[in-house]
Amino acid sequence: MTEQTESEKHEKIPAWCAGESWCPVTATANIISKKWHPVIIHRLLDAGSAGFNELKKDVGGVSSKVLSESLEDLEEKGVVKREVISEKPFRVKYSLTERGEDLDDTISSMVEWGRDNLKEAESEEKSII
Amino acid sequence: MTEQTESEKHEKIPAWCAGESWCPVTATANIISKKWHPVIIHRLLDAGSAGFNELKKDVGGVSSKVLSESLEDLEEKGVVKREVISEKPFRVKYSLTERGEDLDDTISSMVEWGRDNLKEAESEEKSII
DNA sequence: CGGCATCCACATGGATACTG
DNA sequence: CAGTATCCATGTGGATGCCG
Repeated sequence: MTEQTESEKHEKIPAWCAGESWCPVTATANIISKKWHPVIIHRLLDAGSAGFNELKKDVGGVSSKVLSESLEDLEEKGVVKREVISEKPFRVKYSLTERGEDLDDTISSMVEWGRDNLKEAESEEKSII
Repeated sequence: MTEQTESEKHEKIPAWCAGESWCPVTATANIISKKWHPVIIHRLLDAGSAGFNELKKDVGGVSSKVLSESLEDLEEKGVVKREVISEKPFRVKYSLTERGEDLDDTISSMVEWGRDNLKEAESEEKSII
């Protein structure tokens, strides 16, 4: 790929991507483009923090395995923070890092967009067709 | 923060989700949670419109098959609009619908977040570890 | 140019059971 | 409570080739 002999138009690929092999959109997408990631982050933004099963309930419909994997993934990416708050009755607490909380804008706009467009889409869809 | 008596915590699941089986975050996530969707939308936001191969180049690294599937998917979801602008030299034009353009907030915040967090993350990552 | 058809590899995630 | 361990079904996407 990257054959730029033909047009210059493609040289432009907006400033933030120019010359670099990575792209903010793609990079961010890699983080939130997993089925449960956005919801998990959203729930944590809302609750502040939560235990494993608590979060599992809040998210709704996710299996232990997947939630576990997702949290681990988000932790690696510096978005989620995991703390063991008690050993005897073993308890952990998941919360967002600052970086994770900065995703508020993105998540919020997703919520907003969803509310504005998808909700009506469901009903419109049936009447339009 | 926001520590409640853990019992009433679960009943609440924010207003916009209460009692309903769907959730704006999840719904929106279903639309942008495919590998190339965010980038495609972003490129269209930036370029206004583009032909198939043009878009393919701008996106970068996507195969015809996947781009085709993605566009079809986004079209079904009312985010992307496809117009045949010429039959003889066969040409189409992809652009965003209004609904698609409304995703600007989301995509922009993703870009911003990516620039702020991921870029530095790459270099920090190495110095921190 | 703008795709679709195929094949195939691997990622993702659901169900279920079990553990410290 | 907070996960792991399996197994398996499906999703997702890359490579390649062909077609109108």
